[in-house]
Amino acid sequence: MKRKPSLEATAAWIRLMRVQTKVLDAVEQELKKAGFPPLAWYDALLELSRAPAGELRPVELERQMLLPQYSTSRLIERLVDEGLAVRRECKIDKRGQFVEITEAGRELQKKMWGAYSAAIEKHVGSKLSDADATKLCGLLDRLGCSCSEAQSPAIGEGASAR
Amino acid sequence: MKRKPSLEATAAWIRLMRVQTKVLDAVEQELKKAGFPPLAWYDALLELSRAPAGELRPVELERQMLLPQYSTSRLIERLVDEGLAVRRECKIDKRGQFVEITEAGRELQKKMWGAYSAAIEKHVGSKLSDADATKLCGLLDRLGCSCSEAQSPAIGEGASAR
DNA sequence: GATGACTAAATGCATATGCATGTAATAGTC
DNA sequence: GACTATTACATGCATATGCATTTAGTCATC
Repeated sequence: MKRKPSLEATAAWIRLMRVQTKVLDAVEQELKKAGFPPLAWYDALLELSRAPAGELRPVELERQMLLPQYSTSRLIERLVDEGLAVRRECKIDKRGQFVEITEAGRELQKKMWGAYSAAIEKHVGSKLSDADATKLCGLLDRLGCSCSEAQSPAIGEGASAR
Repeated sequence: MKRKPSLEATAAWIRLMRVQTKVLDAVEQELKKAGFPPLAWYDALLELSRAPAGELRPVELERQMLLPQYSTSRLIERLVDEGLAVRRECKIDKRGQFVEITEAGRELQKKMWGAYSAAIEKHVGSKLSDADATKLCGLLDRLGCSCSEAQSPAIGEGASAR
């Protein structure tokens, strides 16, 4: 009788948890040391900056970032408090609003990308050939039902979720 | 001029973050729905149950679990509050202590493994052949500088970190 | 155009986390 | 054996998170 989660599957699970934690912590630490806010802010700013008029409904941001509703609400609150985004009235739907990235927000996003990309290179890029990175993507996608969304950042910026 | 973190590396980074979050959330949710405490409790109980006399110094547990010191301290506090572990005096080093798993702790760990292993199978095992799981392990280990520690759980129980 | 079901966003409250520091014991040094 | 540095663990306090609920607006149906 076969073991149910095979030893191989269990080992993969453990690695996935441990390695992600380790790499994420390392990257977050580098951003923090460089005096930047958490990665989640970057992700939100990136999503906003990519959006049509630099603005998005909170509910859309929520879906993009895979965050709970209240979490998105508070993230936006912080961005607005820091002048990185502004709330705009939503005429189509009075329940809602638009959140628009400010110039300061765009600048911060670009500056963060410098530190962020260096961290990705250090902790991922430098440890894997492009071919292996692609293999890893393929295997991970099988687990995640694809985090697809037609990824093709023109100038190249990453996202992260969480 | 080559892009620094290659698109492949960036894509791998994104997948790693997203897929891990998704899978971990799914597994944690299943444990919670089954009325069990968080995964971190399982990990701690497993480490304790595997240790020589079912006991470990907090500082050892901390290293095993890759958790910050204060986090370990509070985790132990909760386990003790729930009667899953007890604190024992450490005669060798009066600053320290030993934490020993109780019978209730061992039972909970075993019961949790039922739900936990099913979740691993559902979210990882069933989506990957053993060969692919092994490939994934190999690639992840390259990023994590191996989460080695001679993993070979006799009866098969997973760990997780975080 | 009133009613009930549903969606968008915010928030009160309990718990968890991170950081810095505190306390106590050990180890090394002169 | 006093003095300093270091290690083990706990904890006060500020901030963050999760959950459930609230408020307000939309939509479908009658």
